[in-house]
Parts: sequence; C-alpha cells; structure tokens
Amino acid sequence: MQNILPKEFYEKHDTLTLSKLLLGCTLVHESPEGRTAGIIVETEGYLQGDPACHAYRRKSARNAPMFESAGTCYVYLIYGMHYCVNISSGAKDIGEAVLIRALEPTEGIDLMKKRRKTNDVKNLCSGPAKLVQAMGITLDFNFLTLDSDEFHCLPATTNDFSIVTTTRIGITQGTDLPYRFYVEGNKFVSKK
DNA sequence: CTAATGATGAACT
DNA sequence: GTTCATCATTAGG
Repeated sequence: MQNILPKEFYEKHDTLTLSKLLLGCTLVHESPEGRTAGIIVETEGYLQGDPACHAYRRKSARNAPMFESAGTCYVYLIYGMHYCVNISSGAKDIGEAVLIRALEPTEGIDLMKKRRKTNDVKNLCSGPAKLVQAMGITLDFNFLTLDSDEFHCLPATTNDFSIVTTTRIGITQGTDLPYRFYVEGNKFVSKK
C-alpha cells in the first residue's frame, strides 16, 4: 500500500478547501474484480445553509453519512437509476460533503470499460454517476471511511495545474453559489 | 397514504 | 439541442 491520505487530511480542512485539495488526488478502489483508480478532476462542495445540500433540512436516514466525521462516504440514488458519491467533510454532526463529479482514469481501465460497456476512455468517468459505475461503487460504501485499504485516496503527485471555480451543475437551488471546482483544460471533466 | 421531484445519462431529432 | 427512463425519499393530507 502506498501513502494513503489519512483521516486527518479530511478533518483538517473545511469543505470548500477540501474540494480544491482533492483535485489531482487519486481515488482508488481495490475490488474483488481488480483495482481501479483515477485522478479526481472535478468536485463540488455542499455546505450547511446551502439549499442544494441534501443535509440542508435535517439529518435523515439517507443523508446520515454527511453528518459523520470527515472522510466518510455518502452514496445515494438519484433519478431512480443513478448513484453519486460524496466524501463527508466538516466536523462530526455537521452535514457537509464534497461531491466527486469526474475522474481521469489511470488504472483498471479495461475493467472500467467492461463495467461501463464502452471503449471510449473519455466517457468512463466524466460524470458523477459514470465514475460510480466505472469504479464499482455501491450503496455498501455508505459509512465506509476513505482510509480503508479497499477504498481511499492517494495524495496529488503534482500541483502543476490551475483550478477553475464556477457555479454547480444539475441542481435547481443554490445555482448562484460558486462551489464547483475542476482542473483547467482537463478533457475528463463533465461538460455542460 | 399519496404525490411530486431530483447533485443524471443515454438516446434521439 | 431535447426527451425520457425510473424509484427512493420527502413533503403534504
């Protein structure tokens, strides 16, 4: 195993800072079928007091992982057919999280192609529901912490890139908040 | 109990 | 550029 980012990494920074720091880091899933990994190239932050945040109203059975301590996974079903992954942030009992929106595939690309049923590498992880499918992430990942052997992040190998900050995508509330971050010029970022 | 809706993606025109 | 599949969760009666 390599130098997995420790839980303290997630606990040390606030949600928006963490969203930016995660860009360039590698997300790894060691599954029974094989290892898949990709560099995080696009994230969004969801904060307390933010109407688009699932935890905006109250803690519930679904959003409970967002209230766990930082570095906990939150996976949920959207539109009845797609899953998305978040990394919980903020202190325990604070309902904030970072949504992982896109990855640049680096390992297990054949496995990703098999799971996604496409040979187009740019189409493997260029969207929140796509990367979940490509990495083999399921609802079982809820409450899993990102310092596990099975699922974790590795530190960025470079910071030689620019971060673009824009408004978020695919939401109907809080559309004016600049909480979306991505690696400038990266071809694996979801468009729109 | 019932009804509306959503942090999307794929398939069309 | 537009349409629609499809269901758990949530708000409302």
